[in-house]
Amino acid sequence: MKPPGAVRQPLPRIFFDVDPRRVSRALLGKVLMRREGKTLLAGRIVEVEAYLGADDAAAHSAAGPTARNAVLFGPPGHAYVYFIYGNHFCLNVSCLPDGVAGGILFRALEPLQGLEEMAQRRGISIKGSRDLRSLTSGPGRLAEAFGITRERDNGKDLTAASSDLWLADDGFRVRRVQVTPRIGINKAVELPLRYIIAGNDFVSGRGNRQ
DNA sequence: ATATCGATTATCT
DNA sequence: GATAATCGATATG
Repeated sequence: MKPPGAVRQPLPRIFFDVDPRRVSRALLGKVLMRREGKTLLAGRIVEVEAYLGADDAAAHSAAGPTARNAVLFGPPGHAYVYFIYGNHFCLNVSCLPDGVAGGILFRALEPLQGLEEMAQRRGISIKGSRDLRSLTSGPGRLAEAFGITRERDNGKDLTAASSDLWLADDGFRVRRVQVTPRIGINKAVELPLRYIIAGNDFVSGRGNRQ
């Protein structure tokens, strides 16, 4: 694991300029970072879902470009943030070249740094491992813990050195990737496009123990 | 332990 | 007017 300073370097745009399925695998084990003044938030990516541009009825881009999903059709490496169920924000990163839709939904993180700040924003106190899990296990939860909103972050270039929200490689290597159908959708239910770090306790849902 | 349900609003039909 | 890439609370075994 590199020292904290080394993860200031964001993953480059070319990292995201390929098929979402490939980017999904590559993103597992990487770190989502947020800078807020002198506070640094960090969480290891343990669960993501790929949303394809074409041939994927579950993707927000399925019916063509709109004001809401415009980022998915734009250049790779940008944040697509949407508001859902009148309650929650969810974070995605755009993939594939400009003009081609595709994205990845961040579904769960393992909190690494800034846990107190995350707990404060989540409105919980962290005593046991159960509380730790509820910090960032789930797309709405991790967005809240990282203070992600549509107004603040939608369209943000996550590969820019000046960005307060970015993705980094701290040297962690994933042992085994597990692929399953996606969660919480009603269309294209069977497609195996959910990627998790096998055995990781911070994967959302009923756990991932072996 | 699992199951069901209400919250609450931007977006699209 | 219906729906949604969710969450947390409540009910029940």
